[in-house]
Amino acid sequence: MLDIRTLREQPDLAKSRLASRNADYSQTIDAILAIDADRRASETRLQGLQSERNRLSKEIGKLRAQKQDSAALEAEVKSLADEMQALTEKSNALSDEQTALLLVLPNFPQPAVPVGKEAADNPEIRVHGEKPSIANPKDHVALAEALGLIDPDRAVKISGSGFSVYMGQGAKLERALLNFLLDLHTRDHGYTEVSPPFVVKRDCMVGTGQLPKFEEDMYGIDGGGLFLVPTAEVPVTNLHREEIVNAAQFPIKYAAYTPCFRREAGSAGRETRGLIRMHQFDKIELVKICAPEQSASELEALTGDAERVLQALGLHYRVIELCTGDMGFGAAKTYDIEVWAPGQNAYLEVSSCTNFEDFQSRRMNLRFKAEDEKNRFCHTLNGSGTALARLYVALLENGQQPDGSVHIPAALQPYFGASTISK
RNA sequence: GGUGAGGUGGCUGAGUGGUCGAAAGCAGCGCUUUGCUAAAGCGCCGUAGUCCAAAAGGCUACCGAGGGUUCGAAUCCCUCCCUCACCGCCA
Repeated sequence: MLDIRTLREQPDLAKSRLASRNADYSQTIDAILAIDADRRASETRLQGLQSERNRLSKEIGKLRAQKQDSAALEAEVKSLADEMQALTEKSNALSDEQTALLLVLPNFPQPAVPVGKEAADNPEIRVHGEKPSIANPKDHVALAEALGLIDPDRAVKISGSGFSVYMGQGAKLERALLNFLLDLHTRDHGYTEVSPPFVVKRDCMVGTGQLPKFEEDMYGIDGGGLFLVPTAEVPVTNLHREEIVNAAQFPIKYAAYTPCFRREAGSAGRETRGLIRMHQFDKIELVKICAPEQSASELEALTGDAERVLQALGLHYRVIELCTGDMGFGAAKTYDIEVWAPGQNAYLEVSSCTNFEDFQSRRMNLRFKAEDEKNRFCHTLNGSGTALARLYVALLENGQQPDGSVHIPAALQPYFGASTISK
């Protein structure tokens, strides 16, 4: 959520900072400012009346204590009631309206974020390794089915399209990856492991920015009061919602595994083959909470922590920076990490590392006590460390051997218990 | 699911219709004094909104949340949420 003061005091700057996103928000900002002016006028008038009421009521108390007649004053206070009632209702309505509009306004991209419209405009920041030379690479679906690792037909039978069932060694590989990733981040990168609920309250979804704007992409249950988590970012970042956290703990670093549930509304037919776009997939998420002046460097470190996953597994990848038009709703700056998948002849996004600055913390009222004793909003960041399904794709397609078996990277072998997967 | 108790400031905890935004203690901050690692005394010490060009300051709201009664609500009434205890059920 953006700061209403910024919008009020520098509306033109606010509009220009949002202009590079792929939608025009200037009308929304104008609407917010009109409501804000109206709201404040109502509140000022109401507060004047409240002040008058309080003053008169104290007079009444004094008169009654002295056994004197207070009927005239009581009538006077009563005469204020109608207008106060009307102003209270008006102020509340305007306040709700203002908040509703503020919640659908995206974050400001950082000034240095490259301006662009779509994914093609995202600059490549760095590349690690090289594409392996594999003659006539098979894709992961062919490899996994041949080896009996997944059972797509039965997944459809029990849950419909967009779900997967891992079987036997395939299931074990998934479990091995989870343990490998959590160990890497907690042991080598200093993150605290968190195992959160996979269901969260509506407020949490608003706090991290999924709601109210993207409800059609979420799985709501219990009449809309609870949601299946679309990412561990939601329960983990919200752990400290409505808190004033101790700055001595900064940066707070959490790593969490959850399955991620996404409707993927409107994406039917896009990348739907195999494991690449699913309604449920596993992910390790890294979350940081820190002071504003730390967040820029923490984003670089976070991205590096996610990259180390791919380095440890010997996978070729690149890091791109998202342009203004491609960035997510709450993002101030985002790096995507894309791993090479020979069977797709394409890079697959396996991690998205984002600095939200104070966008989420305003929504969830997450603050810390600054050195000047003021309560300030924290900065929050998160990044995948990494998504499992696409990493799984990359492992199969990069590890494939001419005989149809799949080589398991050395770092993963202790977790998987074997160096290859074969029939 | 049943019964009972309860939700007050960073913490403990008073307060059952009128100078209560809220006693007291603890913690924290500042000053003074004495001095071997601390003690005593004094003072300060919630959050948010709003008014003012800003500062100073004023005003308003907040005692789990939302309504209601009243001239006036932390205090009375209603609904909801949550916590604790015991019982039931249960991986």
